[in-house]
Amino acid sequence: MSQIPISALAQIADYFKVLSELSRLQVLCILKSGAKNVTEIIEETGLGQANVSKHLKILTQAGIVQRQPQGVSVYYQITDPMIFDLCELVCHSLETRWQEQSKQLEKLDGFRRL
Amino acid sequence: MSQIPISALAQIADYFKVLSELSRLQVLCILKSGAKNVTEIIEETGLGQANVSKHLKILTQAGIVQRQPQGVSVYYQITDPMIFDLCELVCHSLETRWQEQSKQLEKLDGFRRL
DNA sequence: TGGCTATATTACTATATAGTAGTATAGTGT
DNA sequence: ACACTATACTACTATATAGTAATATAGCCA
Repeated sequence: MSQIPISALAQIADYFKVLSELSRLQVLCILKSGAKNVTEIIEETGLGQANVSKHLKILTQAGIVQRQPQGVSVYYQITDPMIFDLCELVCHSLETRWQEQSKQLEKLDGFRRL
Repeated sequence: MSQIPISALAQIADYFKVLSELSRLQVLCILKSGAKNVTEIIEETGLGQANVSKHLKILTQAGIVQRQPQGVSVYYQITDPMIFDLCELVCHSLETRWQEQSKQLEKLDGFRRL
């Protein structure tokens, strides 16, 4: 059926799953400007400590961020900036769709005013 | 904090969520070669009918595929081929990571044999 | 050692959703 | 209208996971 083996597809799905949660995308956005420690991430996102820690673990296991203990605190940084390309592609697609939908609405509105 | 508004980020997360299920990626792969009706999709994926129908609805609502009734059957086709770019980016990233991991394993193996 | 701070883990609850069986709906030919 | 087929929907179960409170761990300093 498909050329791509099901196992590869499953890995791709898992990768998308990691990126499919708002909290994790927030964390990634914050890390975009450089490495941050957990406390900083907590402050900037407003998320709970345990929750941030859990998301960071998931992002680390996915190879998207990297963990760097530094004294008593732990810094995290992006290892795979490709994710921002992904986000931009999606963003662009969403914008396009949004524009088309508003065009459709205008058409409907035109009919209504006949 | 982040330049990107939280609502935009949430929409991006939702988009990734649609792509984060193996069954839906399977359906998309099958549609890559052209429009297919539901029966064909069921046969090629081996998924249940109700399940396929549900996934197609989700993909349609996300604007990733398009619904085209044709007589008694309904054809679906990709509207947003960008998803395959997304998959390729992820695939490439996974391959890179895989290679690095096997390098690490070799190193470990080297130590073991000292 | 003891106390302090930063991070991680555990146990739990609440919610979301994949899959499925059964049912409903819509087109098509008789 | 009736039977038949293709697709969609509903109700349900089972599973996964986001968030949280409490606890554990690890580094640092007095």
